[in-house]
Amino acid sequence: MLTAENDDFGLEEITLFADLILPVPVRQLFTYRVPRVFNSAIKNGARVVVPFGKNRVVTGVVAHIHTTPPSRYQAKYIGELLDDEPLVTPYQIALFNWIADYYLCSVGEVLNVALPSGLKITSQSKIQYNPDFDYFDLLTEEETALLEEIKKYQSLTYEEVGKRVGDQNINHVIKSLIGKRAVILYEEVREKYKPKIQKKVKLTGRYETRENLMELIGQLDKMPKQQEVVMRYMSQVPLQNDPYANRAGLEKSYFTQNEDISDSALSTLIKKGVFEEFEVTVSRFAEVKPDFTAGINIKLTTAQQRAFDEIINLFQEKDTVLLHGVTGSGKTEVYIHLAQQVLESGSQVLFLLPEIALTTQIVVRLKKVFGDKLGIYHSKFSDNERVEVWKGVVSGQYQLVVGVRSAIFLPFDALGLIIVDEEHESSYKQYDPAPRYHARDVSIVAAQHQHAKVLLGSATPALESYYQALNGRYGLVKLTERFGKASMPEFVLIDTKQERKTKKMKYEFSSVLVEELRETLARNEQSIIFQNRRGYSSYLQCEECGWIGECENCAVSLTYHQKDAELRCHYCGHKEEVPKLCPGCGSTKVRTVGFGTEKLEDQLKIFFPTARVARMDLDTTRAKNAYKEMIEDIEQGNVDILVGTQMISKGLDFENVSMVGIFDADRMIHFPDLRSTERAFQLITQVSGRAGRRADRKGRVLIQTGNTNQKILQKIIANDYEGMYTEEIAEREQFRYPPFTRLIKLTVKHLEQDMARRAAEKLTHLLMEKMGEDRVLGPQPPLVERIRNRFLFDILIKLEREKVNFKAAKTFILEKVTDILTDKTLKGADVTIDVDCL
DNA sequence: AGCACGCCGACT
DNA sequence: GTCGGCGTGCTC
Repeated sequence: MLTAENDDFGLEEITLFADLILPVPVRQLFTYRVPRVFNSAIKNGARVVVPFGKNRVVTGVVAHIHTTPPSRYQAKYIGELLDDEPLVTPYQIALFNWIADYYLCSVGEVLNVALPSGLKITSQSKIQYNPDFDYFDLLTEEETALLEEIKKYQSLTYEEVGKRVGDQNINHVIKSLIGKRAVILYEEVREKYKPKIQKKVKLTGRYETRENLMELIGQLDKMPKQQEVVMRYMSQVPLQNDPYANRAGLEKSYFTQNEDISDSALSTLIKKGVFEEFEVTVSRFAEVKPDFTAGINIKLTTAQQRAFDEIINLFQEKDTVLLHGVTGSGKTEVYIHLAQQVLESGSQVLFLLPEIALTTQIVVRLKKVFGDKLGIYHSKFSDNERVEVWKGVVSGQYQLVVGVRSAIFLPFDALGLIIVDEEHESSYKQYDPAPRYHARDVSIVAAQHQHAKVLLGSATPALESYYQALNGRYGLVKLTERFGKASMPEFVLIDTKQERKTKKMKYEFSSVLVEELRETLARNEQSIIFQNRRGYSSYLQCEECGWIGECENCAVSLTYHQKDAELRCHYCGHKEEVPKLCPGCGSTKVRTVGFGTEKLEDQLKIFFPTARVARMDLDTTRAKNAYKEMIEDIEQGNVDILVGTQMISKGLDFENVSMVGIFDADRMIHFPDLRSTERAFQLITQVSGRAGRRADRKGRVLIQTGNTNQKILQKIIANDYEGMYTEEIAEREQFRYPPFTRLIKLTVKHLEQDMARRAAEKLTHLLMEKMGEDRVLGPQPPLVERIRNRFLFDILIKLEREKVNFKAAKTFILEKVTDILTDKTLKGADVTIDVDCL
């Protein structure tokens, strides 16, 4: 009954409009008219399907509902309402807006990375044969051929048609076919996410009683195949003990995939009404029952307990706390205890990890403690799996999610705590495409929105974070002891110059390192060799003429990969065969220069032919489970020496590793970048932390370097983070770098170098006019000045934290960038904006 | 980002 | 003259 008091009464009459976030890189919302039938159901954060442009259908998210009709255009109607309950929380919409605003991108771009693509709906134009068509003589030869092809299929997308014919340029033919009504075009809108369905069978109700079942078995004496099916079913389902067990049934695949059971016998039984089929939706994540003893019974050490108490205390007054704990100090236990406490209070917990740490033991441990309350959000997961995590957060099943940087976009609505482990990790920053956000910084904002707390954890905090901690903006808690009785590893610097002089080097290995490896092997312990460069060698060079293999698309040399006998570009993925003769002069003296993990692996096999050597880098861990399997292999002691890139520096915890060898420390230290010192410290410290995690023996770390006197090496050896910090921060202050300033990097790209330079110079001038010459640096070509055939120029903008109105400055920058993009004389120029570039 | 519309070169 | 190339601009 409709009365004046009924809320729906008013809504029946009112015309509503909805401002939508659409997944397009346009910095604006789009206003659509809400069909009356949706008036009471539509909510902010719900997804809708709308017509967009001439022939497209897209999914959008409702950001704002109102009654103001747009004055400048006729609003289109919303086509479909996909969610009764918001799939995106108001907190998220606020966060998306903040990100778009702060990182100078469109909300649509944020939405694009935030939503797993399974939640996005795109229409696909499908082409279907028109059965009523019979004017075949009107068609050209080309059209007839294509129509024949289309006729074979129900319906095809443009791409599929192209593939079938082996020619991509057939759009015009399709168009004329449409014009002649030989084919019909329609838009297929579909939800990409498909729940995983399991087909099951169970006995029909009649046979749930013992008597009827026994009678059945008797009747089947003459039909042994069918009897066998029933017996098998009984062997799998505990009907005897639990009469309800039948309700859960048994996977149909148990019968169909079993060689010695007849499928047809089962289908006959189904036809007879003995069995019935049914379907259940199952989670893609195997359920792990929580082992409550694994969690709360983890006894914190005195040091950990103290850290825990301090964190809780600091949260009283600070929103963010930095936990600075040396490698192996057991930060994870502290995280687990905090998470448990927050979960008990009914709030949600988000636990961020760098990508490569997510496949490690830490997740296994969390799973043990939190069981199916824990959602895992990983980039290697399929889209369907991500949608399940998303929906699990909405439904409340997942109170705690451990995930990579994009997990910050999950639809939490009652966050209590965000943990950012290894907060110094650069993989928290997304570089390409937009939004170029930093998950650690976004976490702090997201937490603010929801009145949650943030715990940053690291053995080697980012200078920025430590600075904030020292000046009181963040709380600071330290863990200076290693967990258990393990002590910090012992360091040895190996002077490769000296070794080379005395001809003791064996290939890339110093005699000291080889000897140490030998001893470690003899003790049956494991070693890790760290070289932060994958591939076989850095590049190929001809000894006669100096020719170097270079990428045809990018301004970098190609890396030699021996295993696949090819040269590869690490920037664009371009591959080439290895030339047999020098392409420059025809000489055979083409040599490899420098070395990568692949080469070290080879050399180790020469030194220690019987040792089991494994390599862990991007090339060996591409497959979904490769990383996990490798880790299990190492844990089980099937690997003696592990060679790896920085991938091995995160979160790996192998008890039996007692030695770490580090190559190329000098290259890390002298990398031409303002953060090279900080990064070298972090990387070497983290890698070293893999050694000696057992109480009964001290780990050893051997660093090969051409100059043993470098200050930074001394600091690493002394585990003197503070010392490194003090020196670096002074330098940052002197040269006006973060955290004293904020950096915005503009990258101008163009296919022609000249145009790229001109556009960059013009932009620089426009910026300097108002911001002053001190704040705008460049333009200068980056280290790699050409990528994917486009020439690049960087402009770096430094803004002082106190003096500059950041917001206004950004608006100004955006304005000038737009000027360049719309400049008729600079056609084809593209500019990307990276706020807080690192 | 897509995708249609529109303005110039090589073919019937 | 037409087809078809890609540059330009818009999407509620």
